[in-house]
Amino acid sequence: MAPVNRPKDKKHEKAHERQSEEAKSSGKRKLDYEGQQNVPLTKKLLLRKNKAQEKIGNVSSGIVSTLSSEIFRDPYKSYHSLLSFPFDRRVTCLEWHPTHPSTVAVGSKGGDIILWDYEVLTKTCFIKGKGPGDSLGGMKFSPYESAKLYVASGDGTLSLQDLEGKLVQVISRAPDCGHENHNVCCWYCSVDVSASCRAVVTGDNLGNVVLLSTSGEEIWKLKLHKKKVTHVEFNSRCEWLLATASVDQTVKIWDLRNIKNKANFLHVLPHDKPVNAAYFSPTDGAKLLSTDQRNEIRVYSCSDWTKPQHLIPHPHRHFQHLTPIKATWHPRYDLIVVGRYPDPNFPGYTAHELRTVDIFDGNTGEMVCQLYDSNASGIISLNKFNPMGDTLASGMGYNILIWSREEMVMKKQEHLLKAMTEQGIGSRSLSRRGRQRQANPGTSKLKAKLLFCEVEETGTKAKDSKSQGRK
DNA sequence: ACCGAATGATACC
DNA sequence: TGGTATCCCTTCGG
Repeated sequence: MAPVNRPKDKKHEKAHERQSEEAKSSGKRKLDYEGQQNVPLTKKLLLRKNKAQEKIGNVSSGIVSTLSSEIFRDPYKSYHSLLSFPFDRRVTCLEWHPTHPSTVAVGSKGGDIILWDYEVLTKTCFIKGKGPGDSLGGMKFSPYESAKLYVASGDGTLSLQDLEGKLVQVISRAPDCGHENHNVCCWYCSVDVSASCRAVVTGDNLGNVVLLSTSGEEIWKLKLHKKKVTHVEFNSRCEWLLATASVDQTVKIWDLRNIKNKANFLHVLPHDKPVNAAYFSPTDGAKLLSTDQRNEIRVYSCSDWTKPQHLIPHPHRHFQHLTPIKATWHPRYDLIVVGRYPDPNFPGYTAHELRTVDIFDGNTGEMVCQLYDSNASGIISLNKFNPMGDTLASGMGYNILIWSREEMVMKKQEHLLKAMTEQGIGSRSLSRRGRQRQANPGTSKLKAKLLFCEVEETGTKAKDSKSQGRK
């Protein structure tokens, strides 16, 4: 996917003019377009980044700052999130290390990969990409060697990247198109690896799905979708079950033992918009979570693929220059995390709606809570809990955010909800609009107490990170 | 403070 | 079926 010369977006220019005109006439600033209070965050962070880099020497990434965060419904609570700013392009994919609890791998639109242990600054590993066109669509740690990553790139390659030796083994290469202004018209967009099948699946931007051995021999290549395959995934509990998601507005479920053509899927799950992702639930592999390109999150159950078990309305519309928003599962509970992109056309939209990280209960479809960090006001496209489920990593523009104590917050919140239900205290102060300070003094005292405990539990950790960031 | 670049999806010929 | 104009309307860096 090399850069292509495209006509100028005249409408864009017009829109700019229009906005400037409106800004002049109404006395409003352009950035108030969606009612966001757009703090010039990046500038501040940049300054801090430069300072941090001066102090830590020539390290390509660093902990920029320790930010205080808040959960909306818990105005009395604050905890910390870490932020890293390692790339010169957007974050496009994110994977937790399978065994190391504080290490994430993050890929960018320029092909850069960072392996970041946010607790030990010196353990950062940075692999420079090829720049424009080397956009990383997906990454997956090898189930055999955790120092190796399967990487699907916009340059048309699927490779096995050694993070220690930094060697790369190209496993598959999409055909060269031979055009003048770019080299590939076809590139891989997603990967998954099955340990039990010793197989790798990948999907490309034209609708092809390729099954390979882990060393790269092609087993088959079939056009299973009409358009880009945004996601491919093996089921963790059933080794022959495969899910594919596509911008052709479908998710398809396949029996790997019997794939012949695009029509012999086990199930089709039609959507109203292109689909960004479709993840099987890690708890039992029996549910499937899909995110479309506008306003739906769906939860399907394997007991009935004909209709979603829950259809959760949620604003996360597609935009060209935004990494597609993907909802993911918590590894241990049926919880769903997803970044919110407030949409004036979404029912219930309010002018001051924030770009939160929303957490839903996968069994009821109800929102459980929202995360927000006033120092990180961008749209958070990617969210993934670590395998232990106690930390959340997010991709926001060029940044990586790490939210700590997440699981404890959730656990405590569960207890809290239970306690509140038992006491007959309405727990619906946890509704989306509950951003107004909540009313029940009894509840808030309880919350404050619980939350205080959490701060105590992990206080040391937070302090450590802080001091590292400021070293 | 302002502007250009990057470049996904689709409608339409 | 392929080329291109239009729309969606963010974020960074100069």
